[in-house]
Amino acid sequence: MKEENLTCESNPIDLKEIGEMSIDACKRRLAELSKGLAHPVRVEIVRMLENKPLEERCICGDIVNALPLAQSSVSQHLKVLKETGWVQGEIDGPCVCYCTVQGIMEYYLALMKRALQRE
Amino acid sequence: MKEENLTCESNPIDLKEIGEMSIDACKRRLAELSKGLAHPVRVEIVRMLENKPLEERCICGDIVNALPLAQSSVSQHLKVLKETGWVQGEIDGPCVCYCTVQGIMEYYLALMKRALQRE
DNA sequence: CCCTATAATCGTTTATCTACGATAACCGAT
DNA sequence: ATCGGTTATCGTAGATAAACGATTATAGGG
Repeated sequence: MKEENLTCESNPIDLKEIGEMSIDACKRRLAELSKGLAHPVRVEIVRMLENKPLEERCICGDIVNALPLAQSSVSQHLKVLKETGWVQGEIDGPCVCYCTVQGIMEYYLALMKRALQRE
Repeated sequence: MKEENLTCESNPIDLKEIGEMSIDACKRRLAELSKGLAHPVRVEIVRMLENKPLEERCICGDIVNALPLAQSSVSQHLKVLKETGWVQGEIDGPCVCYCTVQGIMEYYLALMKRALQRE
């Protein structure tokens, strides 16, 4: 009876870790996350996921259907978003439920502040 | 006597234009700007320029010297930053004075809000 | 156990990125 | 007109990205 523990609420990101990172690490992390957003399709995927209410699961198939790309291409973009840290996926039987990492927008903004801004 | 009109204060970006863009255009613009930041060296360049006081010109040569890359590689990165809209350069005799586009950080943040955020 | 549906991975092609050295363009000064 | 210093562009090589169809892996239902 695990049907109700595929939350998309696991692994919230820790904002505090930014303060403990070296500036250099900040710059690398910022570049990495930026690469995640560096394609319109990936922006659209993040948008879709951010606009889902938390309890409403977003199935991979729905994402594929919403986009004018082949399933394999969408899967590739999801992989990039996972690798760069924007998104996580949880397996639910034959499907995979994707959601954005909780707090990732705030994390990205905080990174920008620390890595770029006039001090 | 044009020596004092190479301000880096020209062409401040218009925040209002975001509201008038289609969502699709927002997503494309966000992806484009994100691509600008998608490399640690370019993050470092934007950081350098953002940390300069406005009246202090930042000469291309200084940027080259501050980085462990060949002059041509730095020039390439500067080109990407110009094309994606982060940076502008003004010619000053034999040198080029680079600076970030005024208000570009706020513009980027506003774009993210409009293109990504839960509405 | 097999069948179906779902999503990831493989293999390939084409395009873009990243870095470099070499060369070209430009300007100011001699 | 030429020379030096500065920056952009060219040409190239290797790596990475983006797209697709085909295949594989996995889980649930019959």
